[in-house]
Amino acid sequence: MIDRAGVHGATTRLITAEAGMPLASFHYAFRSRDETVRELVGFVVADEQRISLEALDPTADIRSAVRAGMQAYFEMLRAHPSREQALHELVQYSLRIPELQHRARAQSASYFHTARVLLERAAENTEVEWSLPIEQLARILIAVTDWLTVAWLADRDDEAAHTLIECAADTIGALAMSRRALAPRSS
Amino acid sequence: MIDRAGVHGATTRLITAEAGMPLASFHYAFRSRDETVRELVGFVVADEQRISLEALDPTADIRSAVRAGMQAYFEMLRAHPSREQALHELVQYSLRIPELQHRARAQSASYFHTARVLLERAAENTEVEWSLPIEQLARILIAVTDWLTVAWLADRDDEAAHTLIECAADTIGALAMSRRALAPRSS
DNA sequence: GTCTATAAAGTGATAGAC
DNA sequence: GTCTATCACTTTATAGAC
Repeated sequence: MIDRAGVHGATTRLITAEAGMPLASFHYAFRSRDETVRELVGFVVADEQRISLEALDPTADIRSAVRAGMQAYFEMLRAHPSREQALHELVQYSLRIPELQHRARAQSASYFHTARVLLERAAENTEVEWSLPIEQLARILIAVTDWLTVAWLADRDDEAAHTLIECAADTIGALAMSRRALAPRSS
Repeated sequence: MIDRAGVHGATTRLITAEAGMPLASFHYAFRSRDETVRELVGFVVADEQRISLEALDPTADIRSAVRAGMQAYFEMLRAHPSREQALHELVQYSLRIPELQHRARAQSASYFHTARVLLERAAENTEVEWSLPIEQLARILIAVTDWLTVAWLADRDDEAAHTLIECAADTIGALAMSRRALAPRSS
């Protein structure tokens, strides 16, 4: 709904019309439009976190793991572009509403957590260590993924998106060092 | 104006009231609100490009150049946070209006051009070559800068922002190779 | 519980006096 | 040219019949 009409285009009339309900049903089911949008922000942000974590693929080397994680995300983006666009709008909407600003922060923190977990698991499974603090790499990964979204929503250029994914995988992969060289496994 | 009230909060009444004008003056000066917002998108995006290019500091090594460029941008962001927030809103607004989508693409292209020029000039002045295509590095730089904006607007965490800048400078600096080692200057 | 009808408030835009 | 007053429309929300 919001994904098609946008946050400001999702009027009570449009919502109820689309649901085949009379207008008054909205205010029977919900207290007010504003409050409903506020609650929706929290719900969508929480759901986004769940989806991101399920996309983890910690089976291959670092470069492949990063690429696989980003490609899984990108496939989701291509499948539901308006959903991601709506999420960005909701986050931006939150920044304008003081009592919702913590939602926007939670969204950032959620991305950070996801990126960190992906990098940690990938490093565990492939016996490497990072040459920079993992928090820094997680921030880069988040940044690239977010920009991937923004840029692709603007130009819908699949090739540029894949190039960006390869580039991010290269860059992050280049910062992983084999752990064996540093501290061989006991046994 | 839009920076304080947002794209949808900038009503003709608010605009004219803030300017101390009667409501009708708006429609004497401008054809319509919609058209004015459309023109504003183009103006702000163009201005953003100008500011970004002026922030270039191609005097030091790659790492310092990237850091200086990003820090200059970050100072601008701290000085005019609502301006950047408004720009993001305008771009997002453009994505919803079919005849404005080229503005959003132009915005992406503008960032790309700026990042590319910064990296090219930095490489020229410091006698290095890139171990990855410069276009890829430019995309990473854009992504990190955009995320710097989004994240800082959400949490206003200066320290995290500086950490991200250092990280980006490290990462990109690590991908620059001295040109002397490859092809010593003639003479 | 469900819907029609309407209120109350806000919007962009204009007519028309000065 | 400038401004007051108002139109035409849209929005959220509710009163009140069924």
